[in-house]
Amino acid sequence: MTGLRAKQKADRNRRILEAAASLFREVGYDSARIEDIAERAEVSVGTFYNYYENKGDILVATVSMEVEEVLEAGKAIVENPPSTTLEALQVLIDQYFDHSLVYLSKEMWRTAMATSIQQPDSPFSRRYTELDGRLCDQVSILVQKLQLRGAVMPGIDAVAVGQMAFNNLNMMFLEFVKDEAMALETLKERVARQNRPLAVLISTPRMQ
Amino acid sequence: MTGLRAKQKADRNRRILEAAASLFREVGYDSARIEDIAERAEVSVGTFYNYYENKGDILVATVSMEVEEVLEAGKAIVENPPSTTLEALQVLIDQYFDHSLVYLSKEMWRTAMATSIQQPDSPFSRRYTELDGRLCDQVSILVQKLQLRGAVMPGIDAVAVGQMAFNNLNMMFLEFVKDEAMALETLKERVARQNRPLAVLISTPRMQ
DNA sequence: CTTAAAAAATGAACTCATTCAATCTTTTTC
DNA sequence: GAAAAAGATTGAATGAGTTCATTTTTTAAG
Repeated sequence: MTGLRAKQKADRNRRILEAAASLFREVGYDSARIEDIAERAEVSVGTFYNYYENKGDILVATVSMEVEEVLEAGKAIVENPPSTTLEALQVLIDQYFDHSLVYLSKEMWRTAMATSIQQPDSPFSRRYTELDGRLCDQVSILVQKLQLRGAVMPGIDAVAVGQMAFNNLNMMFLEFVKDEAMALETLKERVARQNRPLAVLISTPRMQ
Repeated sequence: MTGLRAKQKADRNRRILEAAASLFREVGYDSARIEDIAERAEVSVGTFYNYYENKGDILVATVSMEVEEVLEAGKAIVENPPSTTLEALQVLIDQYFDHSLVYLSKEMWRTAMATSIQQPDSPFSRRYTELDGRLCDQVSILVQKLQLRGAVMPGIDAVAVGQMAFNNLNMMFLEFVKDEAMALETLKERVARQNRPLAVLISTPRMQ
């Protein structure tokens, strides 16, 4: 009842997560050994595995924290978006992209995405997938908002359009992290080009 | 000059690829050990690594063969597509999806996709990425063809539209293989819904 | 306070993927 | 056709992730 056990658990969990995140940042994912993470967190290797199913899992956990921040920042844009469809979409998406490399390297993104695909049933992969779904919803909600405002034509399936725009940007982001040489600006330009036809076509003519 | 060495090399390569593909199908990717693959192919473990960089690599190789078949089948559709935009897109995409699970399980797709993300510089990952690009091009070419025929409005950026449609279907396929419970029909229906707004909007009014 | 039961932590042992120095085979040279 | 060079094969050794029987710590019961 005292909760000593619960407190220790939360504390260990925090230490492990912080140890892993810092090590990943310092030496990269591959070179960070479980033994090292455990040592820095002051727990045993076995204990690490009581908290995380495997090495990929803890990376997905750190990436998930990052995605949550992006979601939060996106809220502000969706609440008060620019008036034209193209600009609104672009501002939201560019914000996603800008956030992406602040704390995480391309290598970390690659490993996290690969892990969440390979083990879709581990708890943190589920969480990552869920966050992806919330990002997708955010884009759909933006389109719906623009529709209510009259910037997007009535009768358009805003959810379908939002999903397509999100899936496109997500796939482009995947290509971006796969290509170590690609610049953030290139990614943004390409996605902007892809969004233009859709944005123009769904917009009410006079606001185009 | 005799080419004995080249012949032996090709033969060993074929044996390794067949051994791996059959083992993956029989026991799944994770349970198929390199040692087992090597034994079935009648080579040593070391030789396996002379032909493939790592375990993921050979899976991506088997998947690549599959994608090439899909590409080939897609050609026929692009050469002589249905007349309406929506139908043409849907026929091509459904064909991609129908082919996908003939030889490969969802687990194999997951691992292949994860590997191609995690090690984008290995030769077979490059090849997988390149095939993905060709699939993307195929969709774009279909849209261009429809535009030439007059089914798609002139002035539309056909390449951008094709890329967006492809990235969307690719991401949806990824969600599909991540969810062991999702049926192929569900995938098709969802993508069809997503494609509708885009297809309708880019179509010339009277052909809609 | 003592004891029993439950929960967690531990690290040595285990499993594989991967490497590499030694060996063998094929090709080229003279 | 013998010898040297080049190209491939081999499998034992390596190393990192993961497991699990044992031990320790915490909680609950009497």
